[in-house]
Amino acid sequence: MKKIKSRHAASGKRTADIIQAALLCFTELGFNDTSMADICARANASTGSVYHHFKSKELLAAAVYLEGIETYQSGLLKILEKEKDLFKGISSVIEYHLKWVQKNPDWAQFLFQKRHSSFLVETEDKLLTLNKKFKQGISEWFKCHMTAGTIRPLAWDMVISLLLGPCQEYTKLYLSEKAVTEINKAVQELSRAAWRSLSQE
Amino acid sequence: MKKIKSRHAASGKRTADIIQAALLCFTELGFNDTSMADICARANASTGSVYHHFKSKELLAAAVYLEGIETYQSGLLKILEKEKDLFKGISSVIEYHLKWVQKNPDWAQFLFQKRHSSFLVETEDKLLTLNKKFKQGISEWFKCHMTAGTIRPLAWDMVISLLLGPCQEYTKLYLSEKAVTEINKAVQELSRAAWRSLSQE
Amino acid sequence: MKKIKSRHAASGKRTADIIQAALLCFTELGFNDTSMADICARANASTGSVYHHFKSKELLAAAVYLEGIETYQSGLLKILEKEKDLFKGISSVIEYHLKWVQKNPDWAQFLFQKRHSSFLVETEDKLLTLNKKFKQGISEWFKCHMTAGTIRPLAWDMVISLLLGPCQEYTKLYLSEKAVTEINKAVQELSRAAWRSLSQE
Amino acid sequence: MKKIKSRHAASGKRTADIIQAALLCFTELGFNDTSMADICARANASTGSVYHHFKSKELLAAAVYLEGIETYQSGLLKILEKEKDLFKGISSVIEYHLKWVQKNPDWAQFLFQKRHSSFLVETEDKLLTLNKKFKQGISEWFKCHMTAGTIRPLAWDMVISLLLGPCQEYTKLYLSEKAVTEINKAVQELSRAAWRSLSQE
DNA sequence: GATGAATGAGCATTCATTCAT
DNA sequence: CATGAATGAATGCTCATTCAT
Repeated sequence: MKKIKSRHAASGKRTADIIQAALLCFTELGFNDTSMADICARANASTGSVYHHFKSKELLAAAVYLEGIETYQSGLLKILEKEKDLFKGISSVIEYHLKWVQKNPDWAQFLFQKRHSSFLVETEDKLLTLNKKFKQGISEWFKCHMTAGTIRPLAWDMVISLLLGPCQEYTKLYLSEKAVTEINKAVQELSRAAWRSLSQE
Repeated sequence: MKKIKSRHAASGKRTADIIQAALLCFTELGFNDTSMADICARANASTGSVYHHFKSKELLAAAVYLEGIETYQSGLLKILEKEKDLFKGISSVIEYHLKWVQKNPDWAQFLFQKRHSSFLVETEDKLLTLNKKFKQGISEWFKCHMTAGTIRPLAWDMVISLLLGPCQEYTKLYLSEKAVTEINKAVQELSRAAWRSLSQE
Repeated sequence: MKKIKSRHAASGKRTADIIQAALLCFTELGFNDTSMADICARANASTGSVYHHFKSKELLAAAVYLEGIETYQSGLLKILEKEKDLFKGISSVIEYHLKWVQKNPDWAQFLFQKRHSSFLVETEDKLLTLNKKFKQGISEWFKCHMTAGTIRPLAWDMVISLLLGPCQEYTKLYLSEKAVTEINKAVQELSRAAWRSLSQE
Repeated sequence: MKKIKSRHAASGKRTADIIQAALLCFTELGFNDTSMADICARANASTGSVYHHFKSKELLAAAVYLEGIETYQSGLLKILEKEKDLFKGISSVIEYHLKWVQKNPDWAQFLFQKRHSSFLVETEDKLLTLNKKFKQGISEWFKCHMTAGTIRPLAWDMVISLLLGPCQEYTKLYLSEKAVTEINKAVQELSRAAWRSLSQE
């Protein structure tokens, strides 16, 4: 009986196991200090098997990254779509981010704390598509509030810096266990800050 | 890129050349993807010579890091000491940060954009001393304003997130040439935001 | 490239396709630099399918070799049988060789230009039989002319060197596209040379 | 005290040892079936040391090839320069070739019996220069005899085929220990043949 | 017969580091 | 202080082959 090919290139239990193993290794040791042997061992797979599913270490890392970023971004956009109120939108995003980090510390570590330039060739179609969609989703949401005059008329880079910059900084401290403020308190404080930073008055 | 004069014992032209070469290599390729051979070539020095000045690759990287972080931090603290006014203090810090990044893009890339866990063993005395001094300097400056009630009573992690988080995010975009807002404008906007984020009303 | 019909037991379209694919790969890349995956891809067959028809890479290569060498040798011997005249016999052989190379450049490349020691274990029965028959066919044809005194009394190695050595050298140049003399001219010249080399006066 | 750099890139005892070891390995096992580990072991050198002297396996093989071909060709040309008589020239070349093979069976095996396409990128300057010089040396020697009418007016490919083709074929049999005619006899016979093949009458 | 996932030994190459000169 | 040859462990990756479906 022929197997039905899944829409995604990399599916199947083995594939998932390898991605999971790779994530843990990358998170613990970093991309460079993780050897394929480490991943093989953690995934209980042979060298050949891993290479059968992923052509190279870089492509494996890219697959891990894509899986994570897609999950994170699509969740965030879904939240935003549902919320029309300005302040509640902003604080929902911040809450989503921090709770996601709390629930997925490994993914968060990998996605937000590491440099990926080496294995993420930006020409990678999927990533470009994802980022474009994400950027557009956020931009559009804010655009109407800007024209309405409730949000300061700022370029994309300022919006992202004011909205997510403090979150990212807190996340960094949180993941390295240096944070002292607990997450719920942080959500409130960072939401208030983002609101006051972005709003016209 | 401007050279930063070293005040360390291990000085001399050769030493400085090697640090410069290492900085450029690390910035371009990252710590892991830079080989000692790369650094030797860029510094016009032989393998033996580099190892004569620095016991290992990690210690060389640490030296580079320390030289940069010391310069950056001491400059920032000096600014803060002179400034007693709250709003002007906050905006001076932000201006200092962004202008420093603008003037020292290589150092900024190395200090702020890369992970250093691998070569910066936190037991490194000098680094601990530096960070402690920096943290104290900032904490003390804000403490009096908090007790005065003009600044929200926040823990260290919130202060740093609200004060420097947006800066770091903007810096990341700036260094990867994705920023569209020019630096002077960013200084104003981020200062206003930090102020509104931190102030009690 | 003309296909050569196989007379072997192990026939069938799939078998033939695989041999064809293997021939092309070996010719282009050489035995060692051809992977079974290359052959599979070229034959539009799965790994398992190829291994179903040929037990190993070496045996596949041997099959390719045998199919080619049998076709070449039997054709040459047939020519020789029909021709009793000395000079015409010699020139027919040379003409046959060069024309065969011209018509079957891939086979020629594979049979005459590559080393086969690695996969042709000489104990291979079929090959031994073929070579023995070939050697005998040629030897017998020349023997009577030697005893008649028209051909110099030479050992087998000299006969083959004088008869086919220039052909092989020209073939090598021809296949690497360095030859400048066209084939018909080469037939004449090499025939004359072989004749003058072998004849008693 | 500084070492005086030799004119050739690859000199020194270590370099020579490695080339010697590589030659033996390549001859015995062929280029592809020789691992760098084999060469290291045979040269009593570490992996790193071999790579310090030769950037890659291919470049090492090229160095071996160049060293051999240069020795062989320059020796042959020297013979030719001294000899003005036609028949003696031809037979000197053939004698030189066969005696050289006899004295340097390893080099002969490597230079004449193996394919080198994989590691000899033809753009290699040194090889091009050598081959050009060799071709010119032989061409010029024959040219005057052709215009004098004693040698048939043939293109380069025919000359080389008639002159060296039988030699190469005999060499192949000799090196695989299938030859039955001893070398001195072969020199006579192949000289006579080359002479009768090339001469106008 | 056909498929392709899985295996694991083997290989070329890199690179931080040492040390004799 | 400077040089560069030497070391050898470690790594990413290949590939012939097997086998369950």
